Amino acid sequence: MEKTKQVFRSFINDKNLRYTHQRDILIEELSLNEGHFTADEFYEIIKIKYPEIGKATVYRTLKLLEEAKLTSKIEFGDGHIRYELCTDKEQHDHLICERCKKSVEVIDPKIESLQKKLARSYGFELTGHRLYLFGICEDCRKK
Amino acid sequence: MEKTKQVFRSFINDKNLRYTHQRDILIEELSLNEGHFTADEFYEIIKIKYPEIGKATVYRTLKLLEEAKLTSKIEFGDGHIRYELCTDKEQHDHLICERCKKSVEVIDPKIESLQKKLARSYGFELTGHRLYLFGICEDCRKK
DNA sequence: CTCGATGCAAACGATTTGCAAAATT
DNA sequence: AATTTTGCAAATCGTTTGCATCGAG
Repeated sequence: MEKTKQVFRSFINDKNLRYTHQRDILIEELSLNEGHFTADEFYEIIKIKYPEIGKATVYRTLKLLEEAKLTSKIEFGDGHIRYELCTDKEQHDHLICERCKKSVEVIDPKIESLQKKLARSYGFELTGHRLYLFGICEDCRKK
Repeated sequence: MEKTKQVFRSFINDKNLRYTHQRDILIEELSLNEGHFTADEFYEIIKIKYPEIGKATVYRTLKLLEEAKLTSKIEFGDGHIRYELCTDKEQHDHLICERCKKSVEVIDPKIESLQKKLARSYGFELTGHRLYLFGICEDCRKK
């Protein structure tokens, strides 16, 4: 968490921007609220604790964080971009229950290497991927 | 193409809805214009040939087609839902060039079966998936 | 002191809705 | 004839922008 903040600070410095009070609060809150939010959802959360922070600042800061590669985008199929903090853990995929919407982060190195191979066979140099697995979780199947 | 139309007709009948002139035109045009459109892009295409068809009708029809499972959604990372006609070909994934945005449809049965296995190991019964591979294509790398 | 950042409100683009008129069954 | 669907315009949602003011460096 602290590391994330430091990376953001250096990014801000490198670009000769300013490390403001609001930026500090927002990255702090993002670390606290692990999960996947749309910009608007995040603003709603922030508003409760810090009503003085404006919507535009939240949007602008999320954009900055994305530039700094501190967040990554996810899309769950409803046409809204969600953000998630990049921690130093490996890049993961998402397994989403279609009934209760709960999501699990998964990693499968075998799938990863097959993807790379597949892309190469089409002449592409792979730079990233996004995999969403949709299913029904155990709990929901029992009901 | 004709098959798609028939499936849509039955869907409409089953729900006691009406097979209108506009619905016929729209599914026809969707078959002609293979590719991936947002609702708005599709409306812009339609407008040229059929300026009398309203935007709302295009949106409503695309929603109907999705319910009928005749189209599937794709998300390329810009927060816009795109639609593509489901033909009877196998479900495929998308390989997208990050520079020129060209996209190739790919299938890898080995990846598919690994996905099913992975989901099961988390107690999920897999119902679908969406895989986007991002990379740089051969042409763009040469430049 | 300088310039970037902020908060607000207005603007924006994409999508949805309400409604009276038109079309399908 | 009954009821769904249509086209239009207005409304709405999420996001962006313009601008005067504020605050970091």
